Amino acid sequence: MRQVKLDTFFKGDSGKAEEHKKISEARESPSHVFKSVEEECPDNTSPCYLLSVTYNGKKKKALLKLYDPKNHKIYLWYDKYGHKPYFLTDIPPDKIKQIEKLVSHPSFERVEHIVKYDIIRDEKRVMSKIVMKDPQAVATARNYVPKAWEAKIKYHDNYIYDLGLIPGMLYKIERGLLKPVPTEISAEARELIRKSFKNDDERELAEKWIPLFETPPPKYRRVALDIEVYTPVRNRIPDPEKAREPIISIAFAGSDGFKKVLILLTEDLMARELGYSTIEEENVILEIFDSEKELLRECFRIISDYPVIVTFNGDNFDLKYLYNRAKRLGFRESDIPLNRAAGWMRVNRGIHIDLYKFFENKAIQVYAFAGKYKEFTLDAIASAFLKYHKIRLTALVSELSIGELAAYNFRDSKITLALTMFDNDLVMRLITLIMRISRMGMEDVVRRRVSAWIKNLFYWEHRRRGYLIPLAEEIIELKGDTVTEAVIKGKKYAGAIVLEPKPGIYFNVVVLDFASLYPSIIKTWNLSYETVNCSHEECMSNKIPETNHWVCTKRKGLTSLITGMLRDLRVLIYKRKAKDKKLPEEERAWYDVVQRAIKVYINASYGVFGSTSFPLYCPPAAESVTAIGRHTIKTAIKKATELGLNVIYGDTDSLFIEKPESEKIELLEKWVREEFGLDLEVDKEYVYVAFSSRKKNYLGLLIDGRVDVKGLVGKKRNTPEFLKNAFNEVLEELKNVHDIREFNRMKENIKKIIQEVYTKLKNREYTLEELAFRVGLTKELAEYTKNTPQHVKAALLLRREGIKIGKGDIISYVKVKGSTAVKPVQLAKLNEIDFEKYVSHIKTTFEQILDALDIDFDEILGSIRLEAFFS
DNA sequence: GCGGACTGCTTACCT
DNA sequence: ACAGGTAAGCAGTCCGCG
Repeated sequence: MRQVKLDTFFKGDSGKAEEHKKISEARESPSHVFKSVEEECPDNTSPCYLLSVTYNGKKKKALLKLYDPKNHKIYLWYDKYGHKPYFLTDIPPDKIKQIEKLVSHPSFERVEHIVKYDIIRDEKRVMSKIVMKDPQAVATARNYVPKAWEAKIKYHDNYIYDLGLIPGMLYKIERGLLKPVPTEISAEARELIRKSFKNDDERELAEKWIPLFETPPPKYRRVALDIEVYTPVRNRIPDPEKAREPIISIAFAGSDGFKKVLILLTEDLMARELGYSTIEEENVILEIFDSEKELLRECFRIISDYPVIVTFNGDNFDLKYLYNRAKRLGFRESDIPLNRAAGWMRVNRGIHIDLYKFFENKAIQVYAFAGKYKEFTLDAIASAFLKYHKIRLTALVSELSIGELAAYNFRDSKITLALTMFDNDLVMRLITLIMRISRMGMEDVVRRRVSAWIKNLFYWEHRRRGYLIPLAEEIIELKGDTVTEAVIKGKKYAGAIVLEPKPGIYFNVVVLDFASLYPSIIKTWNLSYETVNCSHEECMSNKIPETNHWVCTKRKGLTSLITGMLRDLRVLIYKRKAKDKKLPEEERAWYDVVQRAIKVYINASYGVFGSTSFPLYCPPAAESVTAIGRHTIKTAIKKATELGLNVIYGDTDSLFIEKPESEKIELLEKWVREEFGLDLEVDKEYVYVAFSSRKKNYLGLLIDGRVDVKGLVGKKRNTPEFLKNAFNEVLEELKNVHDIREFNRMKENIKKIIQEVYTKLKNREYTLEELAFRVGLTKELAEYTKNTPQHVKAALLLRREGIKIGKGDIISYVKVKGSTAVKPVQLAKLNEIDFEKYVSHIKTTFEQILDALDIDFDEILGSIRLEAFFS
C-alpha cells in the first residue's frame, strides 16, 4: 500500500502532524490485528451475556455467542451436550422402524419414546421422537411420516427451548459447560410479588420472570458503519448485488469514541478543494487510501474488532455491498468477516444490528415510541429523537471534496450510533429486554416481528412444560370458526364499538378508559387458544357474551397466565417504579424501558390470535376478546347513564364524560372493578372537547394547556404543508379558549386564518413544496393492478425520468389542471396548479373544526369572494 | 356521450 | 404478515337519458 502523505491533502498545517501520528499508531497497534481464528470461550469466565444462538454447519453443533461485559469481547461456545435436531410423530417406534426411507436416511440417528401433554385435547400422548444428525435432514424426513409435529422449528430455536436458555441473560462456562448466573431477587421485590399475586401458578411464574427485568443490561461496545459508493449519474442507486462501482468512503462511529473515515483517493478528489472544517470540529480521523482493496481490508479489521456492528439498512445495502465488492475485488471468503444469511447480513464473530429493520417494526414504532416517527428513513427517525440530522447535499457524493465527503459520510454513521445511544441506551435496552421476554437472540429480535417474538416465548414455555406444540390445522379443526360478522368487508370477525359523537363544544370533559382492556380480558376470562371451546362437556355452559363460544373452567389458559402475569408486573410493579420519585433517576429510566417492553408484548397478544400467519392462530379466541370488549363497554355505558353521567363519546375502551361528578366516577370505577375485575381509570382531562359528527376525529384542550388532536386531516402526514401550517395556527388560537365567551371571540380569528389561506392560494403565494401531497407507496409500482391512484401516477412520471421508485418511497405531488390531474413536484410548475381542487382541500381540512363550532365554510369564503368581486 | 350514483381501492389514521 | 373500525379521495363501472 502506498502511504499517502496526509499533510498534502489537508488545508493548513496546525495539528495535522499529530493526527498523522494517531493514524499510524492505530495501524500498528497489535490489538487491532485482524484475527480470523475463532476464539473459544475459556473456562470460568466472569458472567457473560448470551447474545445469540446459531447453527454451525461445519461442526454440526449449536454455536453460542457470549458477550463479556468486562473486556467487551465476544466468546464462542459450541454445544457440549450432544444436542441433535429432531421432530415428533404419533406412530409408535416399532412402526417407525418399518419406514425404510426414514431409517436408511444417512442423517437418521435414532427414535425415542416421549410423553407429551396435548393441551388442546387435554390428554397425554405418547409420541415418537425422531432424532437426526443435521437440521436440513429434518426438512426431508418429516415428509416420510404421515404427520409430523415440531418439525418446522429452526434448529437454533429448538436448542434455546430444550436448554431453557434466555438470551440477554448472564451465563458462565464451568468445566466446559454452560451455566446460568442467577440474579438475586430483593426481599422487597419478593414481598411485592407475594402481595400482588394471590394465585400460586401466577406467583411462581412471576418469580421466574422478575430477574429478567432486574438484571442490568450490558454497555455494548459497538460501532456504527456507513458506506458511500461512487455514483456516476444522479438518481442511480448502486446495486449491492453487483457492486460494480468502487466504495469511495466508509465512516465509523464507535460507542468508545472511535471516529474515523476511510477515503479512497480518486483522481476526481485530488483535483478538488479539500473543504475539511466540519470534520475537524468533530475530531474525526481521516485515513486516505489509494487502493480500494486496502481500504476494505482496514474496514474489515475494524469490523472484526467490535462485538456489535450497527448499520441503517446494512442488510440490504452497506454490508451486502461490502461483501460483494470484496468478492469482486478478489478477496477470499476467509478474509471477509461477513457472511450472507437468508435475507440479512451476518458478522462472523460479532452481532449485526440493522436499525432500519428494528425501527420499521410496527410494534416498536407504535407501542415503544408512541408513533414519534412516521417515516422509516434515517433522517426522519433521527429528527424524532436527536438534535441533528443528515447533511443536505446539493451535489452527488462523487462530486464532493474530501472534507465534504468525509463529513457527509461521518454524519450518517454518527446518527446511526446515536440512535442506539439516546435516552441512556434506550434502544439497546429495549432490544435486550425483548430478547429476554421472547427468548430470542439479538439478530433475530431486531429483524423479526412481534408475532415471531410471541410465538417464540409460547414455544419455549410449551417445551418447558412438556406440552406438545400443536399443528395449526389441529387448532382450526378443534376450535371451529368465527361466528360474528365484521363491519369492514373482507375482515374475519367483529371488532370494537365506536360511539357516534354529537357535534359541538363540550366543556369540562373527562376520559375514562379501561387499563389494557384486551390483555385484562384475556386474563380475567381465562382466554387462550386451548381454553376457548375446550374439550370438556361441562365447560360448555360457561358462555362468552355475543357469541356461542365457551371457555374452560377446569384449566388455566397459557395465554391468560402469561399475558395476565406480564400485565400485572407492568401495572403493579414497573409502571409504579418508573414514576417513583424516591428511586434514582437512572433506575426509574430503566423501569420505564421495562414497562414499555412489556407493553409492546401484551398489546400484541390479542392480535396474533386473529392473524392467519400466527402458528397458534385461533379465530374464536380472538373473536372472544373483542366480543367481551364490546359487552364490557356497552354495559359500562349503561351503568354510567344510570348513575347520571353524560357519556358523549367512546371508542373501544374509552368513555368521554361531560361535567362529571367525582363521586359518580368513583362509583362507576368501583362497579367496573367488582363486575368485571377491570380497572377503569382517568386517562385525560379536557378543558373542552370539540366534536364534529365524525368518529375517531376530534380535538380538545387538555387541562395542562396542550391541544390534543385526533384523526383530523390537518395533522395527517400526507396533507400539504400549507394546510398543516394554517391548521396549526388555528390550534394556537384554540389554546386561548377557556369558556364559551372566549370561543366566540376566537371564531373571528379562525375565520381570518382561513380567509388568508384562500387569498394566498389565489395569489399563488405558496411554493410547490408547500402545496405537495406526500403519499407513501405501500407496494412496488407494478403491484398496483386494480387501479392507478394519484401518487402512483406521479411516481410513474418520475420513473419515466429515470428515477428509481420502489415500495416505501414517499411521492410528493401536486394537483394540476388538465386530464393528468397530478404531477410530481419535481416536474410541475406553479401556474399549472388546479386552484379549485385546492380550495376543496381547504374546505375539508377546516370543516372538521368548523362543524363543531357551527360555522359554515362557504360563508367564510362567501364574504371574501364578494370582496374580490367588488374590488 | 356524459354525468351522477355507486362500489372498490388506497392511504393514513384511532383504539 | 398482531387485530378491526373510520375518514377521505379517487378510479372505475353501471345506468339512465329520446
